[in-house]
Amino acid sequence: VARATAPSSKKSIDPPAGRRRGLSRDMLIAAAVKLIDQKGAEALSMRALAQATGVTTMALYNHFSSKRDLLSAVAQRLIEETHFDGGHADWRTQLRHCFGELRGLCLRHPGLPGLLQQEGTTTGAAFGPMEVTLRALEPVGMTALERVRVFYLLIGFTLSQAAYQSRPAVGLEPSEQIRTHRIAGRGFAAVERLELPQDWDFKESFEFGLTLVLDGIEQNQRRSASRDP
Amino acid sequence: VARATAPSSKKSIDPPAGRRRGLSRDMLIAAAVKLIDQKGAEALSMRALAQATGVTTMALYNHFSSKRDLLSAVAQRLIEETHFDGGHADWRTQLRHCFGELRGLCLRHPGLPGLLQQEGTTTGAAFGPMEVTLRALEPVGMTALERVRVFYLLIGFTLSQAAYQSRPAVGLEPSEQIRTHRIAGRGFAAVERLELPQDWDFKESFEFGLTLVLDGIEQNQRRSASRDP
DNA sequence: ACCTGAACACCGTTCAAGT
DNA sequence: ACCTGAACACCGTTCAAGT
Repeated sequence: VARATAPSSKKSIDPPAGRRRGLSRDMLIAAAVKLIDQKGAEALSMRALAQATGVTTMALYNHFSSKRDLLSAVAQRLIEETHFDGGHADWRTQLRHCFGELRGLCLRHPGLPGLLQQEGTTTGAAFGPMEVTLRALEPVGMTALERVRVFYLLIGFTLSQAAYQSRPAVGLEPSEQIRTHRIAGRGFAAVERLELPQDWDFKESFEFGLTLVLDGIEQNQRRSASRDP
Repeated sequence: VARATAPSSKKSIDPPAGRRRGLSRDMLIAAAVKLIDQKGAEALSMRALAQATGVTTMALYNHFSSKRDLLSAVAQRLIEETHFDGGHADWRTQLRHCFGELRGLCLRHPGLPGLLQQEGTTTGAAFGPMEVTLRALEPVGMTALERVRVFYLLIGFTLSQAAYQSRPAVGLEPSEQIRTHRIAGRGFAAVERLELPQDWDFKESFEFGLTLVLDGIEQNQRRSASRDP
């Protein structure tokens, strides 16, 4: 099965050749992003993208092997455009920056969390934030495996928070959701007792969760430092 | 828009009436769960469910107002069947039990994380684990809002880990995913340097992340205790 | 109150044919 | 190498009609 990535130049002669090599793929990805941002991820069909770019549906299959391939390229593109490395010396600040950037990207492109969660795209597309995380945690005294695990924890958390905030169809923020559903609730005393603010502060929720995780990492660091001094 | 929840008995006379009130809905949910477990969530269509239950597609719409309504009922059902309260006095043990149960449920029903992530279902369906979390954290010295935030952190983490483990279409575990994709990677030195184990230990990854979060909560507790003694 | 049949407006993808 | 047109095998949902 031919993975339609960069069109592999078989002839080594005449590489630039004057032709707009790959330009079409770039254009299509850009058009797909635009469509997703404007009308939501579920509005992106092969037919809709074809129409938006003035071409037949089947023409798209010369540039992407499947819709899944297209979506994964879209996710990859969005993440590649973002600078996750804030250059901060302190690992806490660096991680806050990295996943704050990811969160911002998700809010600017509300379809992105769903894309990354659904497709197995996450790993392949998310090397940017992964690299930053692994490097930031080097002085912390974790094994490489543990640092990868921290990465998966942070990206899972960030994506789920962002998805929750920008789910267009539902439109109910947590406070409202809980209030709406708990009426019928039976035996959920603590849930029913909850007094929630009028508006849900998504940013503060995110920062709070991030702080807990970073504190957990610091705790881990202290433990391993006291084990081997 | 009529939400097709429990068929609201308009006549207060003759409530039991001998008829199998709601049995059909229960049967359909059970059949949907079976279909999802056997063939994956994407194989569940209204037509397929109708065929599996020996009825016309349109008959389903007498019991569910839409496919979304059906899926949300499925998620709710699965979560209702689970006992998240382990009855542990120690809040750490209690939370470990609660989200360990949720993780187990997701592994037994691989379609569940996707269901909960996609639909805005999470809140409505997940009052069980929410209740346990809120109660477990009562002695920890957090505000109610903070405890809700911890809940969203933990459920987001748990679902994303479980989803990653049981994504059927992809089939590549993290070690393999990273190895596969990083070849083409440019400038991801730390990622390329990674030496990963042959098999990914999902359970240990989950436990590690959970520990970090619980440590973070404890840290938060210590801080608030030192603020007001 | 519940079920059916036909129809509408969509999907992703294959395949043979064009240039 | 790239694009087209027709077709296949699906979707969720509406609507009028049956009992």
